[in-house]
Amino acid sequence: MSTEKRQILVTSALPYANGPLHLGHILEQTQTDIWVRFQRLRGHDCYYICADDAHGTAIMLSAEKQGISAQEQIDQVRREHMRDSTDFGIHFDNFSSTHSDSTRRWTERIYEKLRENGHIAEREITQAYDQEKGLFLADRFIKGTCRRCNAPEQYGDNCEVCGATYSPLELKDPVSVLSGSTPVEKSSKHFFFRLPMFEDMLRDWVGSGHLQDAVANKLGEWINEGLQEWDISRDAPYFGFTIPGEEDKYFYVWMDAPIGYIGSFEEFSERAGIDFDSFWKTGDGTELYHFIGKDIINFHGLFWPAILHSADLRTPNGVFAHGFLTVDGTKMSKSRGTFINARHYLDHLDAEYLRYYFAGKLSDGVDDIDLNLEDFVQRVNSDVVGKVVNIASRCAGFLRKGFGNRTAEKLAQPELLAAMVSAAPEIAAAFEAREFARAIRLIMGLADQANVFIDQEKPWVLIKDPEQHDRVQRVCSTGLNAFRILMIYLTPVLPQMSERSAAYLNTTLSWAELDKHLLNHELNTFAPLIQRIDPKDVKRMVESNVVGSEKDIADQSQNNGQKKAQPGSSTSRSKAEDSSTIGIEDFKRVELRVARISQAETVEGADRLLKLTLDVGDLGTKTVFSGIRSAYETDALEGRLAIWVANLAPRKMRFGISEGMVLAAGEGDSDVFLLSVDSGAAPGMLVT
RNA sequence: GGCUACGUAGCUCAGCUGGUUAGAGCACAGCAUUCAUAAUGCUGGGGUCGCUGGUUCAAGUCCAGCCGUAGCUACCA
Repeated sequence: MSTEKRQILVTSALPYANGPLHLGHILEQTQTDIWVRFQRLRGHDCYYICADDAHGTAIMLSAEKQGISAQEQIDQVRREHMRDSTDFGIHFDNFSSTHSDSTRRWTERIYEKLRENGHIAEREITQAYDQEKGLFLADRFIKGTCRRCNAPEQYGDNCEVCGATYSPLELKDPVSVLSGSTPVEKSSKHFFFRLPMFEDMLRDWVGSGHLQDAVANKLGEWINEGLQEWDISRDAPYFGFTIPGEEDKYFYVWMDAPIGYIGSFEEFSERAGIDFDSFWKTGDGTELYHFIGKDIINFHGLFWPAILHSADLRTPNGVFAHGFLTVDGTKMSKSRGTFINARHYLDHLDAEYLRYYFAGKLSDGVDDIDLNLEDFVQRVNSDVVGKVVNIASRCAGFLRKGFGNRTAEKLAQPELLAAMVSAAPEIAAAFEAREFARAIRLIMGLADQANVFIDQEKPWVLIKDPEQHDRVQRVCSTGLNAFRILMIYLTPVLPQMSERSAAYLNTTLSWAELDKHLLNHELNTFAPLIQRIDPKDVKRMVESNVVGSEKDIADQSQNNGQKKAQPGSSTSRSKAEDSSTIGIEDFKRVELRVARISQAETVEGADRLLKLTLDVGDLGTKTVFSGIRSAYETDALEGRLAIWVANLAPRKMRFGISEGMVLAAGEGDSDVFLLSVDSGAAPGMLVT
């Protein structure tokens, strides 16, 4: 069973130090932790490294809002993150922060190397700037009136009302969210990582088995669309590392975030006396894996390998992406109480329930994982308590009462245990391949066998016959040894229950000793190893978590500007909020107006688009791009009236900003029919 | 619109490179049992494998189109 001892370094994505961990983070850390514990159980050296991602404008601003320093904020959040993870049984070898000396040194070192290699470009770019705050504004910090649909209070680079996208400075009456002042355009020097130079290298890397197929396909597609240079700098004020040799320039948070893996590992390697170079420089004899959410595969699958490659560092052996967490089939929602923070869960339920449930659902794919709360209760209670613990529970009493808590010298049915041990390679392969659900299925199949065995032997009948006394001991000892094997298999998933089981069995649980059955062995007194889930606790957890109303759902997306979405969060609204009918209030939100098409032009380079200039009376003129070229000649349009959606957010298109839309019926292509208004209507008139 | 995935019993999911009457767990019904944290065992009902075509001696499994879902993306608005 013993093979060569592997040297493995594993990471989870770095949680952002701007808020508490939620169950989406826990899903990822649980997946990673199970894999790491499995490797250790098998005798390999496996190190699990993580850190808080502590930089960026969002953190700077949130600290400011709380009236504390950024350092204080990230220290505080880091303590909370560590405590939450620990309480979920996540065992990090080091949990650092990207705002550390190690990460700073490595960021600078890597940057210097990229420069030397000619992989850094410098360019002036123009951005929105808040003069009052003295701050360049990321898209989400600007709001204004959508130019296309005139919807007020639209943030960033897209309109929630009409879905238009645009440059923030193209908003009407733009204001800085931070100060309320009007942003101006200002140019500044930025540094870019010249990703396109790595096209061949990345094509190679992506295609050579380091990624799941679906992820590799997706990245291949991005590569084919053409890689863009990546802006890795930000202007002061910013919370982060300054760029060497520059005044008031900082590394963009996503530049140093993955370098945090290196920095955190360096801290650990120095403390533990482990050879750093073999893990990051040469990669000789060591393996490196990143567990991430599917939302950040571009950073880990493109930028990161390219940067490592340029910096003469080793690239990962694998980047493993998982899907998002949904609760009861939909995105986590605050209004339904299903946006569950890690701590809130722990206040009501045992961490190991969730570890087991996640394990039972995780595969090597990128599918979303649904936490179905009803299924959760049933599954955990019936598998963990009803099947596995039950085996120990139903044998323990006999051994205690009749045999002084001592197991027999011989087994009643050695073949049962032999069969259970022989499943080890298959179970190990499933864990290794991150097919945890498969591993769980196999293990539960074995638990069923053990229960069938006890049912067939009927120790509660045998015990009544003095001549069968010894047999009872042998039967129950066989049962308990079956339980022991199951708990070895489940150790990566249920570390605490495994420990309690080991204490009861008065032994240690190790994979290498799967077939070392406990014979003529003294046990401790059995105590319940885990309580069943009380559905009322789940109900209480959800009910006490319902906060606010619908508007909170959007809050999930508010933090995504600087950082990409965290697992489980998303910018899109839940489908469950949709319904097939709407109220009059909903309808009234759409502002329809009469417009006269004063000009219609074809657009150079666009096959399906016409550029329409609309006269909308007092509102002036608007430009709308409309996909009706195949159905209308420009001459036929000029002068006619149409219905225009006024409060649709402006949308940035390749050929300019489209302000609103003109209503038409039909299936598309030549089957398009503009809506018109009876004569007498005037441009600008409201449609009600 | 394009792309990447996904769509199998009420629920959660298995079904590898196509091959006997499509599986598991939970839930449900009946029976057995009472050692066990109302746990366990046996039996059973329940699926036209999203839809429609196609390839093949043979398709849940391959191909095409469509529908639905998620995400990315665009000359959708």
